[in-house]
Amino acid sequence: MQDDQLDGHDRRILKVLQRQGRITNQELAEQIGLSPAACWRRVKALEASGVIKRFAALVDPARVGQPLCALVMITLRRHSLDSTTDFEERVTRYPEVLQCYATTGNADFVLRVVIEDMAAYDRFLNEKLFTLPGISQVHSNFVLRAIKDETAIPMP
Amino acid sequence: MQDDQLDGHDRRILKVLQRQGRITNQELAEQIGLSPAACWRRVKALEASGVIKRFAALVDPARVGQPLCALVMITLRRHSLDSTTDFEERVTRYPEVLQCYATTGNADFVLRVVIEDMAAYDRFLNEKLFTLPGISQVHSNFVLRAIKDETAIPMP
DNA sequence: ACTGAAAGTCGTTGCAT
DNA sequence: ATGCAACGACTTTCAGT
Repeated sequence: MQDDQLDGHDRRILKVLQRQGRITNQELAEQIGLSPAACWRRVKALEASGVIKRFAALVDPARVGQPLCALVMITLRRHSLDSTTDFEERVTRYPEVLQCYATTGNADFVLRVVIEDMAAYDRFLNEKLFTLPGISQVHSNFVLRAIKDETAIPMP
Repeated sequence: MQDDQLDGHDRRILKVLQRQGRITNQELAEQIGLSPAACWRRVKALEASGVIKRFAALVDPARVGQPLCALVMITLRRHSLDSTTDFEERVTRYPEVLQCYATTGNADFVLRVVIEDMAAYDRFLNEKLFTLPGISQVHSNFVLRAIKDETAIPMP
């Protein structure tokens, strides 16, 4: 749904805001070469149209007691619409599941789970993931190290 | 490196700021039941200590012309320290690679790539990924749909 | 759609507790 | 580590181009 055209000003605004979400409107306006009022209206329009989904503080997981991260490949038993939507609804509610993608390839879904330690991951599997309907295979790959962890979409 | 203790106030601040990164300090202070000055000092301390890595605008990839997403599983040929660090340094510089993790399991690295279309992905593989030293296997799994895409770390 | 200025709100600091 | 108070800076709106 790429209805609205973004011009160079919008793209530069997004480029800056993706890295400095709390920059003042004045400073942003200066950097992109627009008056504060014009810049402010563009930012509001980008928010209202959903190009900017929201603003967020990015937190270091290890520093808040969640140093363990796993990529979980999941295959469903039969691909009925019911079990799939049920799976998706429940997975969405688990706060330790930060990302969940339906993918091509061997797995039906790939999850990124951020959690306290192995004991907590064991509980996550037994009490949450394994209770989901229609699960066939679960492969847990643990993250040894994050080489890169970025949220900024590249701007053309 | 979890040196500093976070109390309930800090955790509540982080909980709110992860969802509303641009909330005013006054409103935040109200929500967590602290004076604006005390709240402000805590936020600054969380930023300075690195618990908050940064603030960011979260942008919808499809709305800025990058609707394609792939999870790429990569195996290196020999696991010499040289080729590994070289691989990591170069992958970090590619803006279309948003995430790169070293993992346990079959793959050595898992990448999340956000890109314009298949032609651009083809170029990414040939001009960037395949030119990296020591690559043995590359498995591209395309994201059919994002069921969940969250940045907020769960707060205990 | 932009600029410039006006009015209102907020961030930020210093001081006292 | 907290609250209060004051100043300066910023956001936000509106009239005019």
